[in-house]
Amino acid sequence: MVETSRRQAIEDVASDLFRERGYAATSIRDIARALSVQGASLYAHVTSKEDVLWAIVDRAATRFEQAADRAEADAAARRPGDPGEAIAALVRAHVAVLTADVDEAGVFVNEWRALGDERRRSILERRDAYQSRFRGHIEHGIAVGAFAMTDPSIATTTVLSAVNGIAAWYDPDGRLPADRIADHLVELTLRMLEGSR
Amino acid sequence: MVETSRRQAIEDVASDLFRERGYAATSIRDIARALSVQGASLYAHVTSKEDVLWAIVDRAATRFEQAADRAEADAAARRPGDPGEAIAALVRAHVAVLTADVDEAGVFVNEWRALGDERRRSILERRDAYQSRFRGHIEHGIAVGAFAMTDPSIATTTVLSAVNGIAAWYDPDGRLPADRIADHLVELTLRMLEGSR
DNA sequence: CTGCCTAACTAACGATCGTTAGGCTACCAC
DNA sequence: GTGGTAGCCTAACGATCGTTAGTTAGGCAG
Repeated sequence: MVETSRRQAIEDVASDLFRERGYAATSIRDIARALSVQGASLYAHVTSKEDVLWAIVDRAATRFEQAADRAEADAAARRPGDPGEAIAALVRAHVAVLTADVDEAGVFVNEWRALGDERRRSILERRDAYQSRFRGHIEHGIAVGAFAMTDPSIATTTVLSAVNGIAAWYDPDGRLPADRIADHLVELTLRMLEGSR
Repeated sequence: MVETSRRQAIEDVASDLFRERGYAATSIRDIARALSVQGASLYAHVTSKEDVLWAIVDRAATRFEQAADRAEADAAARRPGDPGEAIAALVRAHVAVLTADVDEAGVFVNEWRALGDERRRSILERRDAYQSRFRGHIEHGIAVGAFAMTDPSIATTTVLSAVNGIAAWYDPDGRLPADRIADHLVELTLRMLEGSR
């Protein structure tokens, strides 16, 4: 990924470090060192450390939201009202965003707590809205008998925890390409929801 | 929980704060303030900040290991060689430890990265060994046809991610007692592994 | 040649960090 | 009462934190 702008290069490096050590444990001077530059020099491109975190988290959130938009539209076009199709599309989209930029997505998943009050609240709302998409299809699936009876809230957080777990181990150069991983997660998720025992 | 010793009180407060804000974002003086004491006073009971983290992480790790020991022994006594029984027992034990002290367990799950090199490596080994117990039963289950065919590594990390996700939302005073949550997780996990689609 | 823009620099600010040193007070055993 | 010990205090250390200020070097446009 060629650095299109200096600002972007800073956010890329910051994503990497925030993901690896966490926001609080990463100093401005750490980010600068990775760019072979003095710490104070970053403030020509950035207004504060939290601003960098916010830029990363906000962009990642937008990616997840837009991917979910497309996924829901596609699923509705293919098999309208089919909860399994909708969940499969959402999971596949989620894994795609997660694996397209593990650092950025990993920061979104783990470091949003470090944001200030206002921004943290804002992200929390968007997370809730995002979760609600999954829960909506799960509840619908239970209602029409496509999914086995369960507590929809627990099923929702379990699905999302399972999928987000990928961020902890995914390696772009590892065994299994991203879409193979998505296949497995879709399979496991649908079994979990549909499964009759 | 009555403070049996001063050292224990420090670790309890530290578990709470480390879990809420993270290790790096929590200062010694934050912990002291929660105990209505000066920061420097803690060093009468503690040799370093990292020592406190280590005590919490080590204890939590031991709890998970011992609970898994008992779970595997019980499962083997009840239904020897039954992979479903073994996984159910492991999941139930894991949820029990997680919910018995969410702060401590949450720190173990999320903050072990903050440990120094040596201790981090040590915990990583124990985590791997712990994961291997799950993977062993999953592989066995696939081999004997009890579980549906899948990638055992992905299935293992997915199960553990799903279960660890509880630490992010569990509230001891919330709806649903801990063992109900365990019931749901066992159900979802077994569906995921056994489910035929 | 001049002037602006980008990107970096050095130096320093006040705050906070983890930690050490040394002293004080209250209680309990003998 | 004497000695020990558990628990806390104040004061301070050197390091590092996020951030501001003012300056310098290079390249491109007029």
